Amino acid sequence: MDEKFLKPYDAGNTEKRIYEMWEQSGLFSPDICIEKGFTDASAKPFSIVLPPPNVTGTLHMGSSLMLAIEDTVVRFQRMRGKRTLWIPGMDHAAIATQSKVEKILEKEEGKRKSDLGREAFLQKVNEFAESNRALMTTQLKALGSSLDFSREAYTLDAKRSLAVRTAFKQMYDEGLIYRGHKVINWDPKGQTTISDDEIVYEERKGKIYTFKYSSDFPIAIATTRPETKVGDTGVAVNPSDTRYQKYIGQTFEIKDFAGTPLSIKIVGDDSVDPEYGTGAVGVTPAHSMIDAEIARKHSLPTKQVINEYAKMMVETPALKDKKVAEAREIIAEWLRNAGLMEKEEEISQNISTAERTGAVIEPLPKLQWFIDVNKPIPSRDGKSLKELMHEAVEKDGIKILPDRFEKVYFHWIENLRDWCISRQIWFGHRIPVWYKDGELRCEIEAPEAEGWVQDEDTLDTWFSSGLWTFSTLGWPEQTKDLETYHPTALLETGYDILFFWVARMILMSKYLIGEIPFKTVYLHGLVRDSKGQKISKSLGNNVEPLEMIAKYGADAVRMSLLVGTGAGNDSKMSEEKLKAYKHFANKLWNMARFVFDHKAQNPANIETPKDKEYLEELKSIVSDMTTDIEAFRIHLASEKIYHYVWHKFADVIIEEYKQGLVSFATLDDILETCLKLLHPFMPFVTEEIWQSSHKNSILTATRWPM
RNA sequence: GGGCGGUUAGCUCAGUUGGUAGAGCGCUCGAUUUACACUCGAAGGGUCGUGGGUUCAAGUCCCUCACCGCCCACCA
Repeated sequence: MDEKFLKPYDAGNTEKRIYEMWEQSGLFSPDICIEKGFTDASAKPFSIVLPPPNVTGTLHMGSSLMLAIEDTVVRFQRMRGKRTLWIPGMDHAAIATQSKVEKILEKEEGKRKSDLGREAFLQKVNEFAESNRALMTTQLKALGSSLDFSREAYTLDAKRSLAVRTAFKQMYDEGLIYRGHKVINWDPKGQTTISDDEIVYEERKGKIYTFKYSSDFPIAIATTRPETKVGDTGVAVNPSDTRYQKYIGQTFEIKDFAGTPLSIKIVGDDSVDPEYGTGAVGVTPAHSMIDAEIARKHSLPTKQVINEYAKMMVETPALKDKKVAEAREIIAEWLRNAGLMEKEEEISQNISTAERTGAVIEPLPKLQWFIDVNKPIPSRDGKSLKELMHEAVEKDGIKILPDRFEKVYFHWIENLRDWCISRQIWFGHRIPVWYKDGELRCEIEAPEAEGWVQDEDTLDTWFSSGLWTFSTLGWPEQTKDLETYHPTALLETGYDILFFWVARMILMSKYLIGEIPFKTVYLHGLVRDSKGQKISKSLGNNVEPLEMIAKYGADAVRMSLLVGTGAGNDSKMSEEKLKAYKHFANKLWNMARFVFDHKAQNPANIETPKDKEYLEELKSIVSDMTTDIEAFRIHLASEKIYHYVWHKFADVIIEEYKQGLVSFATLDDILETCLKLLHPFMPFVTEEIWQSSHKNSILTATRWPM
C-alpha cells in the first residue's frame, strides 16, 4: 500500500498535482475524449457555457457554488458517456470594470480618465482586466472545474467582437436597432445612460407639494419634484372628470412661474386617476418617461430644463446652474411666498438610483440607440422580440428551475420597454456605426473611404453576453461546434441575473439563430454568511474561496456548498460545514486504506447472504442518484451518497466485513462504485484514491455505474 | 400597489409524485491502543407558524390570517 495512506488525507498536497494530471490528459476536451476512445463519436452532446465571471475582481463564494454545481453535472454527464463540453470565459463587464479602474487611477495617481485620453485609459483598463483574468483562472482550476480551456473565450476578444458587430448589423438592417431621441435613464455620476434593469429603487423620505402654477390657473397639481415643473408643457386630467372636462383643449399662458414663463395645455388622458391626489397631473415631457408618453399622445412640446450634470438649464438667474435639490427648495419657497402652495406633506417614496454609482437617476431626453422589443420581425414570422422571448419558455420548452421563476420571467417580458443599448463609456464594444456629412452607415468593418467617423458610444455589456451561448461556439461562422453543441443543455446561474442575462440570451439566440440558447435554466441562490447575512464588503464578512480551499480542500468546499442547497434557495456558508466535509474526505481516505490493506493480504473470498443484499441496495442508490442528477437535484444526490458512504458502507458494511458477514469482493466492489458516485462531487480525493489502485486509469474517464 | 418565497428538533436546514417526521452541528451517557479521535455506539429532543377544508391518509393539496425575507412598479 501507498505510504501516504498512513497519514490523514492531505488535500493541499494532492489537488494541484491531480489537476495537472487531468489537464495533461486532455480529457476536459470532448474531442480528446473521442480520440482516446472514452467517448463515442456519435454520443449525444452535453454542453454548458460557464457564466463568464467579470474581469473586475476575483471569484467569490457565489461563483464557487456555480462552479461546484456545473462541474458536478459536467463530470456526471462525461462519465455517462456524453460528448461533454464546458466552455470557460470571462466578461469585460464594461461599466463595472471601467469605474473600478477610474477609482484606482484617482486613488493612485490622482488622475481622471480624461487626463489620459481614450486610448491610454483603455490600455490601463485592459492591463487591469488581464491581470484579473490570470488570477481567476487559477481559482477556476483550484476548485477542480473540468473546463475545456482550449476553447476559452472573452467577451472582448476578436471572435466575440466580430459576433457583436454582426449581431448589431443584422438587427439594425432589420430595423430592430434604431437610433432615437427619447427620455432615458441618465446616471449623472457615471455620465452615461443605463437600462431600466440597472436601476435600484431606494426608499427615502420625501415631500409632496400641492400647488397651482399661478393664481388664475384653474387646477392644482401635486409633485415631489417642483424643480422639474419649469419644464411642464401640459396638465393631464381624466376625460370623464366633470371638474376639469371643461378645460380640456385650452392653453394657459403663465407669465411668471418662479421666473420662467410657461405655456400649459390641458389634455384629457385615460391614464390619469381622478381619485388620486388632485386628479390632475403636471406633464413634464423631458424628465419623466410616463409624461413623455402622455406628451407624445397629445403632441405636447418637450422642454428640457435639467442637464447631464443634474443642474438647471433655464435662463432664470435664480435657477440657472443650480443643482436640482437646491432648485427644488427655491421653487418651493417661491410657491409659498406667492401664496400658490396648497399643501406640503411628508411621504416615503421610492427613488431610482444607478446600481453602479448610487447616483439618483435623472430622466433626460437624449439621442441613443435602442432595441425595439415590440416591432414585428419579418424574418421571424412577424413575431416581435417580446413574443420570441415568451414562446421560448412557453412553447419551445426552456425549463426554468425552480419553476416559480417562469412566472417572474413572463411578468418581466410583459413590462419590458425598448432596451437602451448605448453607453457613454469607453470600455466595451464600440457601436459599429460610422458618420460622414450627415450620412450614417452601419457596418461590420469600418468603411474604407476617408472621412467616416465612428460613433463614440459603446454597447451595454449585456449585449455581448447575450450572444454568449453561440459566440463562444464560433458564431457568426457556421462551425462544427455550433452545430454540435447548440442549443446548450444547461444554463446555470444566479437568480439575480435572470433579466440581465438569461432573458437577453434568449432574445439574441431566438432572433439571431432561430433557436433557444439552452434547454434548462438552473437558478441558484445567494451564498450568505453563517448568520444568514448577505456577503458584502461593508460588512467585512467575505469568505475567500482560495483560503477555504487551502484550509479544508476543494472537495470539502464543493460539498459544503452543494449538500442541502436546492435550486433558487439561498444558503449559508459556515466553517462547521466545511470542517464536516473535510472530515468526510478523510473518512473516505481511511476506508480506502482499510480496503487496500485487506486486499494486500489476499483475503479468501467466501460469498455470504449479505453480499447480494448490499449489492442490490447499492444498485438502487445508483439509480436514485442518476435520476436526481439528471433532474438537477444535486442537493439530494450529494446528501444521499454522503450518507450512504459514511453511515452504511463504513458504519455497517465494513464492520460486518470484519466479522466475516460480507465478502471481500463485495467490499471492494462497493468501494469502487462509491468512488465513481462521489467523483462528480468530490473529484480530487476520489481520483487520488482511484489512482492508487488503478494504475494507468483515470477516474474522470471512467463510466458511471449502472 | 402587484407578485413570490420562507415559517419543520436548542441552532442550520433536507423532506422529489400525499402513506403515521429526517440529517448535520450542539447537548447527555458510554466505547475503544481502533482503517479512521478528522473515530464508534446509545439517549434525549418536534401538536412540521395560525385557523379551517379536501382525503381512508397532509409537513406535502386548497382557503384564511400572522410574522420574516425577496422581486417588480416613476399614483402624479
